[in-house]
Amino acid sequence: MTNVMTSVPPVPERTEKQRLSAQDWELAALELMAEEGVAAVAVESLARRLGVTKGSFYWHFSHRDALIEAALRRWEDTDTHNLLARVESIENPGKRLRELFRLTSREMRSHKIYAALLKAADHPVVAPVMDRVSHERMAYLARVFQQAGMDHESAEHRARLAYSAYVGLLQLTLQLRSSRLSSEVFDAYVGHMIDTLIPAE
Amino acid sequence: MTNVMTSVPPVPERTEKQRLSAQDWELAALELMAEEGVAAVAVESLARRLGVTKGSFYWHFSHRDALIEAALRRWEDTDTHNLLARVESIENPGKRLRELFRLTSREMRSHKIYAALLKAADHPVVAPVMDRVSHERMAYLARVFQQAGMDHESAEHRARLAYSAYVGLLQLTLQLRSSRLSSEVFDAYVGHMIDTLIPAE
DNA sequence: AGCTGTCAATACGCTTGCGTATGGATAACT
DNA sequence: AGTTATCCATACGCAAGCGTATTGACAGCT
Repeated sequence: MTNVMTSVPPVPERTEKQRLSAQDWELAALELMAEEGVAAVAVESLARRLGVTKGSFYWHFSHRDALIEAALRRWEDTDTHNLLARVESIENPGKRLRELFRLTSREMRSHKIYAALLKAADHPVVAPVMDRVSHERMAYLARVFQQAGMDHESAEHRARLAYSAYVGLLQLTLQLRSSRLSSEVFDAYVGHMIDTLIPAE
Repeated sequence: MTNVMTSVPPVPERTEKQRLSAQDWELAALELMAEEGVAAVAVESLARRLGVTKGSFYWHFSHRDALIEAALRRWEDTDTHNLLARVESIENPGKRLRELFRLTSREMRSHKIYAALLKAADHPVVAPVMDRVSHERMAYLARVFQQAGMDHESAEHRARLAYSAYVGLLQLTLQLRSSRLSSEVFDAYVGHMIDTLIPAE
């Protein structure tokens, strides 16, 4: 068969204004969530943001929660795994933890979404996602702490403590406007945290 | 003067149904906030809860935010000082911190309100209260850490770390339903936290 | 007994947000 | 070129929530 159909993709011209896909809505929802929280993800305001009306939305999704759910699925799939993949190669558990902490203290984008979800953890669609993500992350931390030489129970507790410190710092810096630190102080704090929570080699 | 007026207070009979004062509204608002968050403090639903209509509310308060503000003022006045007063007598800084952590890990009531306020930290009335309270508490912690022998900078960092751990644990246990611990594990965790964050005597 | 101040009920208007119904427009296929 | 599938606009109904206006009920004082 001379398969002409699959030769050149249509190239939809992307002239700034095109019809939307479900994915466009999901990405826009995540963006809005990061900036203004889950509550701000309203179909009519989102539609305005995208230059359409809600007639469009209800073609792609049956109701608001379906959008939230799809957006969160997307976030959950890409987010955690991305981060962990970047430290997987480090053999020494202590070094891996240190690097993980340092990396985490940077890229704010993902954390804004996490913080927004935390605020909306009573939402029935959000709750299970947060449960899964938080537990996975703490379990991972616990494993590495154990690899770094701690006994099982201590590693579990230390993982919880470290993760609490992460969540707490997130709240303090993102929620409380006045608690924002200069980058020097912030780096020094991260250093202190690492020294306090990660066993010396 | 034979001061009859101040002799016996009227004793308003409190037969379950009485007219309401502003204070009644404030206490009810705090209660609702603790249970269902700041967003749930709506005048009409609160009124239903109190067995009146909003005609009553708008006599006592000019608008919703005035109630929030009054309720928070009440909370701020009583809350922090209550806790600190109970450990003030302990001379040894390390012991004082340990006792403070242990006490804090109990009385959930006040923490539910703190968590609810954290979720609503973008609210213009809530934000300054949270800023004040959080800073006061961290400053207090920093002072005590310094008294316990740490240098100024380390004490600041450690205070932030400890407070982050507090806030984070609050989120994990109150927001994430599945992260709730049995009381034995919880106590063990608090012990681990104390050992990790408070310098040995 | 009557007046006045205090607290509350009712009715209304306004806004935001969800979801439905229906018709119009455009791209894609045949 | 015509048909079909896709995507979107418009108009509507409904509920929750804020705030206003008006009237009513009752207590305390004179």
